[in-house]
Amino acid sequence: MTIYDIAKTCGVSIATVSRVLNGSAKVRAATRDKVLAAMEEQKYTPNPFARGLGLDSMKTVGILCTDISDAFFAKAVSLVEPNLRSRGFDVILGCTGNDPADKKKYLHLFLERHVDAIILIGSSFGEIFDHSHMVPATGKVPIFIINCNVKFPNVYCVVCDEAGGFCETAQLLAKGGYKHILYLYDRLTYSGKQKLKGLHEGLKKSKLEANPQLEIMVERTMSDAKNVVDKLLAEKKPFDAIIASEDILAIGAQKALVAAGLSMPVIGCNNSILASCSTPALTSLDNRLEALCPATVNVLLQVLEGKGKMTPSVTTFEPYLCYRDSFKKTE
Amino acid sequence: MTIYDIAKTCGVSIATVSRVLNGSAKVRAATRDKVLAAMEEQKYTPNPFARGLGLDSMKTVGILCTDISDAFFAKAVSLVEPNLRSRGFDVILGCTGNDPADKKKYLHLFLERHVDAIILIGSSFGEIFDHSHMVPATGKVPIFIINCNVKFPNVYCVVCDEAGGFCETAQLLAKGGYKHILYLYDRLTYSGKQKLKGLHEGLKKSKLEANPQLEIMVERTMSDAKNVVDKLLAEKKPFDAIIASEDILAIGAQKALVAAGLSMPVIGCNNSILASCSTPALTSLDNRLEALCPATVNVLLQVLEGKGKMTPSVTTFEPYLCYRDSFKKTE
DNA sequence: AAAGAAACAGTAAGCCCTTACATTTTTATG
DNA sequence: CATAAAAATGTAAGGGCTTACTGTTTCTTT
Repeated sequence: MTIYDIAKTCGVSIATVSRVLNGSAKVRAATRDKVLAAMEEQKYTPNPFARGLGLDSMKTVGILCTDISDAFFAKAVSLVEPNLRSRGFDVILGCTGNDPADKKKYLHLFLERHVDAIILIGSSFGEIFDHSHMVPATGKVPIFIINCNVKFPNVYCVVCDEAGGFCETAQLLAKGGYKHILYLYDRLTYSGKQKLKGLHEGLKKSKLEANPQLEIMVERTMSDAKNVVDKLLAEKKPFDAIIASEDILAIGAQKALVAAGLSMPVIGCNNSILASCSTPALTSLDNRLEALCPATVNVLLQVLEGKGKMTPSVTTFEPYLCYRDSFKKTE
Repeated sequence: MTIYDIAKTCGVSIATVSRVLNGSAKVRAATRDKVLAAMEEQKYTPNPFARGLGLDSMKTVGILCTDISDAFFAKAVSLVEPNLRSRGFDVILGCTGNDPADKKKYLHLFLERHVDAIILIGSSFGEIFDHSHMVPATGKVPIFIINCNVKFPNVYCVVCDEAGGFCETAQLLAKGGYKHILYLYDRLTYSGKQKLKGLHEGLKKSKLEANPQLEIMVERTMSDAKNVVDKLLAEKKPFDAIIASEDILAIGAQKALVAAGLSMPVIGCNNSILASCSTPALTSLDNRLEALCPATVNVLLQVLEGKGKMTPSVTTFEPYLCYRDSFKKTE
């Protein structure tokens, strides 16, 4: 079942069939209909490999994340995949884990596969660009990063102003009378740095001092966050509110508080499904994946359309605090 | 940068280069090394499209799930993707949503793309096979289903004995003196039916009557589960324990109980990350994705290896109850 | 109705690789 | 060493599609 069969049954040449397949040139309406009908009837579908050979594109985009079982990445992928699919693109997924070498390896695999574009989810992929030798000859394939801001040729970024969000959140807490904010974070990626910067800014604006003893790096697991807070409580370290760079860390902190019979404002970040599941329901800074993801797809389509004529860009969205029980709106 | 370039710099024919590329035939060690070195040096990678054209395979497997933002599917994908990747396969992901027509469409897309195999995650894909006209000419491409049991040519199933798990769980509750078990479930897919069957069996073995009024179908959301339980409580429907077909439903139920100041055993299913996040931490029936997923990949590799010589099979694992605070182990 | 322009359709040359078959080189055997 | 057998390599024919270029219709225009 090839283009030749269709051509034969229609009494036209394969070039004509190819043209109606691609809409690449004018074909008389009557001819086109005849061809289309034949395709329909014979259930013809073009061989993607042959197509790819000719066009050097198979309408595929590669998506990379560190761990799809993490709610943040899963949500992002769930927002991107159907969107791209509806535009006729297939999505190849890669879960790299945290090793930069693996990230590089996956990137190479995607390039070898001649994907049309690559989407990186999460700011940990920013690392790849820190050392340019890590980045393969990426000239041909545009790269789109969700939630990270790097300057690199042919790289397009879509981010959320997390610094601003953390700044405001800190001020909110300060306004509520909380002066000793415990900050739990997992990694100092681009995003991580932004959050910390925002926090400091917020404290400063509220005439509070940042306390390095209350800025603690933990593993991105509930249990580690809980253990750390358990220990702080045991040590009677004084803090009266908690912010975390991730919902899962905030939830761990909550567990520690509950276990200790304590209660204080806890605010997470990412507003993942975990936030609403936890008890008390977690107030969380929403980094607008619902906006970032479609925006990324739009930029991607434009770039692919314009065949790289676009200049690298950064698109920014504003986060918002999604209030739940763990920190109620005051007004 | 093609096979011709390598051939030329090595003074051999493209056939030889191709052979070392594929290990498909004997090549003198010296020649092979020379070719390999040239490839290395010139950073040659074969064009996957041309390769696909010749071999009709691009080492790709398609994975379908209804919603990757759901913890269950996300976990499954996170267990399958790196495994397949390490075997040299790329993974194309499809999130179909619940519409059977969309599932069929995705299946067709995968087939058009000539994937080497297709993995379906979750028993809702069993529906596709209910009406054989839904299933495309699937002769060539083997299909693997995680967590669903259907009999169909060229379909291989890897499942968890959820009926058994629910049976034992019901008996456990009965033994604990709980006689009115509320069962929340989302859909009566294959898996859903197994769970219900197991529940009934467990009740019967415990000399308890199943009560249809306490078997309630809800949406697969926390809020709907909560609302339903809220209403039941308001109506004073008598029940003294809760089992849910999904962690997220169990968590919704817990929320309702907490809100009403009540406490009773709550048991979820899937043992997703949500279970440990919820407060009280949710006891959950673990359906062994950690075992199912690697097993699926193994069967897949065998089938692809044997080029379809394997007969359709069902691989079964036993679930276990992961105890947490919402229902403590009694002994 | 003739001639030139514009629209459409066909021919054939790739795209890069795999592999059956033919040829040459190497090894083994008497 | 000659020669048959085995091993290594080369030749060339696809695999199914796109597209530049050429050839053929059809439509305008006067």
